Amino acid sequence: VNIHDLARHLNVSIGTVSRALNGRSDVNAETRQRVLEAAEKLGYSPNQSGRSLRQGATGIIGFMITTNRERAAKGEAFFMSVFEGLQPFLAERGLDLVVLLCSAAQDPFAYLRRVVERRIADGMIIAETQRIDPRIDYLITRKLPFVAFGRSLSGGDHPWLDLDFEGVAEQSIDRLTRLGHKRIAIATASSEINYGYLFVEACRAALRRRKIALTDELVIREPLTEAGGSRVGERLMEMHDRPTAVLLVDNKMATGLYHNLYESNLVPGRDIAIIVFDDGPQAQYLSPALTCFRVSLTDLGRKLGETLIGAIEGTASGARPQQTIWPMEMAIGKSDGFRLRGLSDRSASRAETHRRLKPK
Amino acid sequence: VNIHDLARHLNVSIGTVSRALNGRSDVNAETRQRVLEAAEKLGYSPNQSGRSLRQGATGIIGFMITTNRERAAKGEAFFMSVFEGLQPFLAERGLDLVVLLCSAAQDPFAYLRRVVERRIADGMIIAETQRIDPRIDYLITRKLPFVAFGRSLSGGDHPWLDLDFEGVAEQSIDRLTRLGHKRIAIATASSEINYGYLFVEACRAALRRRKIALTDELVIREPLTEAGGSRVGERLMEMHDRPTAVLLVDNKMATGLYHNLYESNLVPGRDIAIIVFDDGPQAQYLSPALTCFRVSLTDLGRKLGETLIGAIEGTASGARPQQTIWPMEMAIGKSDGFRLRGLSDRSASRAETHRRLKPK
DNA sequence: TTGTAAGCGTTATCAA
DNA sequence: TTGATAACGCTTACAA
Repeated sequence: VNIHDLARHLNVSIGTVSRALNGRSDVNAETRQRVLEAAEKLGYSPNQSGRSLRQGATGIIGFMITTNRERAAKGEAFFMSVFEGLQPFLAERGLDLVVLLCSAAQDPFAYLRRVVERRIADGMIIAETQRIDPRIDYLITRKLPFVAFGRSLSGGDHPWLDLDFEGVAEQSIDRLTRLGHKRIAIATASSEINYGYLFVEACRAALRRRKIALTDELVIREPLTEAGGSRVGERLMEMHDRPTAVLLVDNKMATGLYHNLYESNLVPGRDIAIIVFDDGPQAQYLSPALTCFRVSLTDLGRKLGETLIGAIEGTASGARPQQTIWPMEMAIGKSDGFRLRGLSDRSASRAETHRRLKPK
Repeated sequence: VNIHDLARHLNVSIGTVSRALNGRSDVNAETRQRVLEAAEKLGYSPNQSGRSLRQGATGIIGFMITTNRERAAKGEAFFMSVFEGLQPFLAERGLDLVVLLCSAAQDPFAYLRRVVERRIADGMIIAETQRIDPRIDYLITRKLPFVAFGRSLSGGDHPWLDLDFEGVAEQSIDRLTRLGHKRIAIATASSEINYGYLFVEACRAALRRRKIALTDELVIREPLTEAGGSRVGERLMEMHDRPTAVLLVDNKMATGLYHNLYESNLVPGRDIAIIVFDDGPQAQYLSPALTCFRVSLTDLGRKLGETLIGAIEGTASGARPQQTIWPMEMAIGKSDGFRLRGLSDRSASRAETHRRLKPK
């Protein structure tokens, strides 16, 4: 049932039907009522393709993420929370959110290009930005409004939103150095995902401010997965002068690291301090609970929406694109809260904690 | 740049351009070459709205999931893995996969109806099927090809794919009863999601075959989250005759349950046997490792695609819809492998663990 | 092998 | 306040 059927059924023209349904003012109140009722009764609903063709816009916002576990920054739980904030925000503005998944086997750039060329979406949000990300330059030249979730060396004056790596690094390093730690390892992504670099650099800067050098040996690159975290544990064990603290860029790593430490009869939060960049559903259920950084992902999703709307409207008005650093709040757990003193104290506390745990 | 621009640039008609680009045979090889090159040079790519309008099909497959954490079927990367198998399969057939997210605040039925009425997708996959799911009846009456991921009481002769709850229940109960367990609790979803019911009923049947009754007390309904798992632990502690084993329908619950048990000085796999229905990224990193059921989610995703293609083609040919039970394979960990012996042994061990109950 | 033109379902312009 | 009609960009039947 299309608009012609409905118009014929009502003995009015398709123009009137269209106007009535789109809430235009120049239509008789009674006529509108009749149209609305008939549309409901016949189950009429405008065809999106016809509408998009005529209006030159689809009303769709695409959110591109990759399903690649190895490289993927976040699991679906993370994005679900972001969408939970983003989707209602867009819906209020008559925009539909669709998630566009690029599988591991595909080239993300080719995937995006296809989406853009077919004009499937009026705006895009891209996640998992790479250090050099051709998608950004492409979107700029194509003049398609977009927001990059994550900074990048590509582009420049485009809209983006990113987490506060500098703030997190500063707070983490501050806390650890106050507790006496000097030898601090950083576990980051093995892929080219940009925030892996950002976080390491932010930590390096925070350490330098305290006259501590971050040597290459202390930067551990592994996949952001449980398995990667386990490898981090192995690599810590291999070091001749084992770090007393480690910062993880992803919470999933913590699960693997904890496992590996317990296997080696080390207790997180006693024998080695652990702070994690991001929160995760299991963070508070690990023993000891993780010290990590919290963020309201639904608020963040909403902000992504606001930034995109700004980009869409700004394309006309020429306003400056929004570039936002999203703050994160430290949630103190038990994975890092011990003070390094002398070696004697440390081995004593180690002996004590060995009583419990690890049935295996 | 549209097809007219390209045709004018080449001094051919738009019909010829269209034919050349769509690989029709009735076009001169040399002309085709020129068209292809010019399209590349001018960056022409057909507009999807125009194409969809003309062809009456969008080439889009929608996968509807809800962002509701409470009900959300799976953890971290469950759907991502499914998409990883599904997306390339559809891409081979020229179909694009888009994920349609229904937020917790929206009515899933209204959301789906909007998508269907606007003819955004040529086919749908719906997840998180409810016991009574109006979406299924709606899709049937609308004659839109679809696959339900999860059985339902609604519909009937429609295509679906579901996990093998009966097989998992049978294997789990078989294993636990062989180890001497008789008092076995089942922790399932607190929501109306269908598989919560299916799993409980399958367990009930498996127990009945062994002359064991599943009383209401032993069926624990909690959210399928870490927090829900923790609540399961609390409720187990409250029981006067505590079960010696528990089956969890979701792996995220295990994290919370482990946490809670350790808080109560109980050790999973020693004081209480735990088997989990599904696998999760952290399953093998919990201590002790979870006994759970594995499944290739990418293969499952591919099968969803095959079922949908069957539905799309079958609409014409009238073939019977595919209904598949997807087998799962037990991965034996250390969370369940202890043998209950005599009552004396059992009460001895119980007395030992009863020393400290429920701190909090 | 190519060009012409109809029509997919809308919305928007303009005249009535 | 309404109706007629012209696009929007594409594919395809039919004519050349």
